Amino acid sequence: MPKNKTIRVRIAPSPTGPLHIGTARTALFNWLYARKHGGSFVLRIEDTDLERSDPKYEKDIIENLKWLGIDWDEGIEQKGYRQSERIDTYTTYIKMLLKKKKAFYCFHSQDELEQEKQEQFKKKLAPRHLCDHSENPPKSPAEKGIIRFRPPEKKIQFKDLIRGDIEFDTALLGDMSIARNESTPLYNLAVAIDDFEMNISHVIRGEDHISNTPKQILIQEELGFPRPEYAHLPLILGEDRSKLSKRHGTLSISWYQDQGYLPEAMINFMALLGWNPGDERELFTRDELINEFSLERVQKGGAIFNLDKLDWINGNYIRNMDLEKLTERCMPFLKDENLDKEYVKKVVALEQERMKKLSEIGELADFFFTDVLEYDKELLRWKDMKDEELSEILNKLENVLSGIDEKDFTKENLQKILMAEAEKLGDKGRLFWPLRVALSGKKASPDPIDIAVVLGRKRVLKRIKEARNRK
RNA sequence: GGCGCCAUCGUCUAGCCUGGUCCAGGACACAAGCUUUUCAAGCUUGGUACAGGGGUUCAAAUCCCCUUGGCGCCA
Repeated sequence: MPKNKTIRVRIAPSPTGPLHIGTARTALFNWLYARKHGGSFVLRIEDTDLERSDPKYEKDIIENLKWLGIDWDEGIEQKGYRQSERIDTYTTYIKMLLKKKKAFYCFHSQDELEQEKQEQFKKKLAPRHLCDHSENPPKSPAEKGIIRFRPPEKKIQFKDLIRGDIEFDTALLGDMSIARNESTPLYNLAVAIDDFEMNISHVIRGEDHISNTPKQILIQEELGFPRPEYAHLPLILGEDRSKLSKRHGTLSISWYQDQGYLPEAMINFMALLGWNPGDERELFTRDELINEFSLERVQKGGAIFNLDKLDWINGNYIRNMDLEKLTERCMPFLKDENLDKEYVKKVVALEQERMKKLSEIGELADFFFTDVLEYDKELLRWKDMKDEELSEILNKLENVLSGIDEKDFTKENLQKILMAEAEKLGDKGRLFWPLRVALSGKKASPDPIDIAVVLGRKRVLKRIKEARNRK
């Protein structure tokens, strides 16, 4: 770790879509790195693409980053962290390059460029534009020009903190486009300028940027900027092993939030996508992650993210969560807003170990919140139980339970009394199964006694009666 | 097409740098069993992987080369 150097990392999402899981993972790794080394994490917004950028997406990005608990030390709260607010800076550099004849206008049309490319394709050459307008601009250009930069021919080497040495031949790049006009830089130029101006020490980003790195280095060298350290993270892949993109559907962080995944589970899961501590632990608190994280232990190969594992991690977090907190977080997932929190808490306690996501509480525990149960009467039957026996059992349940006072309707009491009855029947399911179904209307539920206690004497008796009437 | 990156169970991965302890370990998922009034949880058990081919070496998942494949970048 460079001791004398202040560590400053950044992410620069573009607000052309909601916060994407890949971007969030990159943000996480940057954040972990900064937090671990006492550095700063900078949030910059890459909104030069005015047509596709939308403030609503910027909002989504900010909110979801906050939801995940990834906080930044510098960012858009201050001026100058949106590219759109930095036009003057870019203009200065672009004009300077133009003036020094390091950059020039190219007036070739899209068609001409395409044609050049096709020919190179045929000849199996590297696709690159070699512009002759550098020295001889046309008298009256047909189209508006684009600003290009001709790199010196050399080999660019850089050390990737994850992959080791990487080398590129700049001759293969051609005359690279760096700006649309004097005030609109293209990606590679903007990044080089911003990273310099913001004093970024470590650029930690997705693997898809490896090929952009030499271009940025070239620009840095031209402009006399120091070179930051680079680390390229493996990509998060879709089921088909291709790069995750909008078309892969469920990848915005807000989707996970809506599904009832916990931010701590998301953090844990994303950290494990491309990183591991080297031993067999899988569950980490935020602080553990910060302590343990290191770029040396980041994988090189891309990772397909699979929901099953996330579900498992999320289930773990739910099970280990404080009941009070869990209840709090479940509330938004219950349709009814005027629920008694104490009551919900009791329900959540029963469903806690069954939930994989918060959103499941509604479906799992719906019978606690309605008086109308819908189930097939056949469901009441335990194994090959006859009709007569079933009515007998339901009658017995009604008799026994109605004989218990409201104040004695406790778990201990019910347990004692119902167990005794059940044991008389030999197979306890003969008593408990019909009771479960009568109370929950489901074949899978928490212990019927627990349900009974939460429901209370009155509702329990009502439900048993209803069950009896179904016959 | 050029260039670049990558390659261990279905998936996430340990091991690779510093060859032997690896006929490859863990986790998820799956299957079976235990527990049991259902489900879940928990516990136990099981199956499945070093892409292929050449080297180097007494010895290679580990080092080198090639091939193949995947992915990415390039308008």
